[in-house]
Amino acid sequence: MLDIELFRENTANLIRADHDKRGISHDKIDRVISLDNEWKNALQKMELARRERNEAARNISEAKKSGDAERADKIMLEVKNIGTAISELDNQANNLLEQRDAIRMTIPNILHDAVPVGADEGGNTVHSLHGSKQEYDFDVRTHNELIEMNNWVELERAAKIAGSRFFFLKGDLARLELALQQHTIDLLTGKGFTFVQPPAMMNRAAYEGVTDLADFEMVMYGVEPDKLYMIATSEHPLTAMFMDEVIEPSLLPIKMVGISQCFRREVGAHGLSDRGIWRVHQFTKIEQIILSHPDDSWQHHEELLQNCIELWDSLEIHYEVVNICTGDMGTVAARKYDLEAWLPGAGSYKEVVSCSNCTDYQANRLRMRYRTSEGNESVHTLNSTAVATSRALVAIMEQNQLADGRVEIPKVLQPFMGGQTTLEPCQW
RNA sequence: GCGGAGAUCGCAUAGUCUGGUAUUGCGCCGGCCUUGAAAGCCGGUGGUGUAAGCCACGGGAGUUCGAAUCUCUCUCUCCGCGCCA
Repeated sequence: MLDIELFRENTANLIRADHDKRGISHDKIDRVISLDNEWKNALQKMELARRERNEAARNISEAKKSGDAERADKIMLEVKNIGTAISELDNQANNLLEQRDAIRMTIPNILHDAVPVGADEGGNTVHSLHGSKQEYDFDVRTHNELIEMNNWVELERAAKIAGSRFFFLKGDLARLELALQQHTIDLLTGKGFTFVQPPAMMNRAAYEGVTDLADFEMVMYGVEPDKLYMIATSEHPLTAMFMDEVIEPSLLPIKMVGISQCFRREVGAHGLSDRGIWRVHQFTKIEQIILSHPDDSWQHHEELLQNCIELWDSLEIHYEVVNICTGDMGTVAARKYDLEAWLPGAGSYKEVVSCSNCTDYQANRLRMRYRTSEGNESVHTLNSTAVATSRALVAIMEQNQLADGRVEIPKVLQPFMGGQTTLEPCQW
C-alpha cells in the first residue's frame, strides 16, 4: 500500500507517471484523492463535535468539584444528545476512510526506473546468462519420465490420499532434496543471514499485510474453524514477523533465511508443462528476507540476486537472470529479477527464483517502522527465493541426466549424500 | 481442556478498588560542559493535523455529560492442573 502522503499535493504525479508506464488509467488515484478530501472534511466536523463534548465534560467536572451541582446538571442536560451526533459523524468519516483505503490497497507499488516497459512477460529482458546448454548424445528425457522410471516420486498414491498435485518424494531424490536444503542454509548463514523456521499458518490480519488481496483468494488454503491460512511461502511469516512494531535502527538490516513447506491451491493451473512435480500444492522453499533501511534497499536487492547467482552457480546449473517488465510485475514489488533454469527435456527456460524489492509497500500495510529523529519511517522489505527444492530437483534431473536415466549429483551436494555421485533408482 | 492472574508510548512502570482525560524511570534525539568521550545538567521523545484541536491504555461493543478505570465479548501472555509428539 502506498503512503497516503504520496496522494497529497504534487507527489501524486509520481503515482500518475507510474500508472502511465504500466498503461493503466488514473481513475483509482483520482478516487483516492477525492475520498481523502471528503474524509478530512468529515473528520474535521466530528472532531469539532468531540471538542464540544470534551469542554462540557471538563465544565461538569469543575462545577462538581466546586460544589455547584445545579450548574453541572444544567450542562449535562445540554449535552445529553451530543454522543449520538458524534457517533453518526464518526460513522460517516470511517465509512469514507474505509472506501479510500479499499481502493488504495489495490493501487500497485511505484516501479523502479530501471524496470523495462512491456505489456506482458514477452517484455522481460535478459539480465545475464550463466553456464551454457549441455550437449547430450542420447534423447533427453523430461523430469516426468525420469521420476517415473526411477520410482522417485509417487503422484497417484498421493492423489489417492490427498488429491492431485500432491506427491511422495522417495529414495535418493528425497535425500538430494535434504542435501539442497543443507547446502543452501549453510551458504546463506555463512553470509550473515539468520536461519529462521516460521509458523506454517498465519491469521488474516497478517496476511492482508503481505499479499495482494486478489491473489489471496486464489492461492490460500484456509484452515477451519480456526480462521488460519496455510502459508504460501515463508516470505509471508518472515516479512510479517515485525508487524505493528517500531524497529530499533541499529537492528537494521535484518537478514533472514527461512525454510518452510509452501501451500498453494493453484486454482486453474493446468497443462502438459505442469505435470510431474513442477507445479504442486505443497513444496519446500528456502527464502531470503531482508528488512532494510530505505536508503540501502536497492543495494540489498542486488545482494540477494548475487546470493542466488552464487548458489545456482555452485549447483552448476545453466540459467538466465531475467529483468521483469512493467506488465509482468504484479502489485507489491517495485523491481523483480527471476532466475529461469534451462530444462532440456521441456526445451525451455523456466522460473526457479523470484527476487523482489517491495520497498515500503508491505511495511506500510504492516505498520512496520524504524525510529528516526524526525519520527517513525516505514522500513523496506525484500524477498528472494534461494531455492524451491522441487523445481531445483527438476532442473538438476533434466540437466544432469545420463543415458540410462540416472542423474549426476552436483559436486557441491555430494558430501551431503555420503560421497555418492549419482542418484540411483528406488527399488519400489 | 479447566481454574487463576494479567496486557498502559521503543522497554519497564504508576494510576484501575472509589469514573473527571496517562505518572515515573531507562533508552533514544538535541543542547550545555569537555581536547575528545563518559558523567552531570537542561530540553525533547505515541499517532494525526499548517494549527486550535482530535485520537491513543491488547481488539471490538456497551453504560455515562465524561471510561485506562464499570459491564459484555474476543485475542494473546503468565501461573497451576489435565492431556500430549
